Amino acid sequence: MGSCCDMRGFLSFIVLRLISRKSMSGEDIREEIKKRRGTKPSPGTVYPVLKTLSENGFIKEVEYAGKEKKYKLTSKGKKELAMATRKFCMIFYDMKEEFGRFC
Amino acid sequence: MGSCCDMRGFLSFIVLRLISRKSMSGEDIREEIKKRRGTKPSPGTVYPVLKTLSENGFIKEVEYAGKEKKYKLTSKGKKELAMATRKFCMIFYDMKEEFGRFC
DNA sequence: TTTCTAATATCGTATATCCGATACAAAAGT
DNA sequence: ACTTTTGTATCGGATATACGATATTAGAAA
Repeated sequence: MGSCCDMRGFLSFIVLRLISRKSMSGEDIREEIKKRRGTKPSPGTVYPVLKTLSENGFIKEVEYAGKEKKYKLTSKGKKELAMATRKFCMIFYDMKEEFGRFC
Repeated sequence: MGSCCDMRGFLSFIVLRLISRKSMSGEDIREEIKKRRGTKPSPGTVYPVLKTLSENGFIKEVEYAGKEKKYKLTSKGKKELAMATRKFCMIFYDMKEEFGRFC
């Protein structure tokens, strides 16, 4: 996934953020993104990201007993997220005020 | 540029934001992004974006007399930026607190 | 005027989203 | 058992960043 948060790696960033708060499945993630941006990302968008994130060791499956695979962050993933968050804030530091106007 | 702010259209968003505050050239933009994320985007990244944005009628050249082409937002561009900002805030609304920690 | 430099522009290539379509697997309902 | 639903997964194709390399152009400097 390159360096995450270069300029196009925001879906990975969002997924990492979501999973950091609560173990989530692909479907959970699709639903949450739908809430935020209005449209539900297609399976072909989300699952490949999950796969890549998993291959990179940033997330892993939670022990489960159903058809839903829940993922959680690994410690490597936590570090990655912290780094990506820092970068994100540096790039968008001046969005702080906008949030007041729009949210 | 699709719908701007789908998930990958953030460079366009950033460029639109920068230009909205002050007329800027490609070089100005490259410098500003360098300040924010550390590395200076290559010409091959920035100029095609400027071209696309211009073709879409979101930005236009300022009358000038130098080799630097300064751009400013059109009214269409202002509308686009407002819309994109709203979407951005909806997707990243929970980043508000993070900014306190990192900036 | 010629040379140098800085800014613009294009090219080829790579990767990360994106989508819709399709396939598959497992739980749930009948 | 069979069907339906739901979540997972992959595929082919598209587009927006990304880069380094190269080309062009227009001031600036010599």
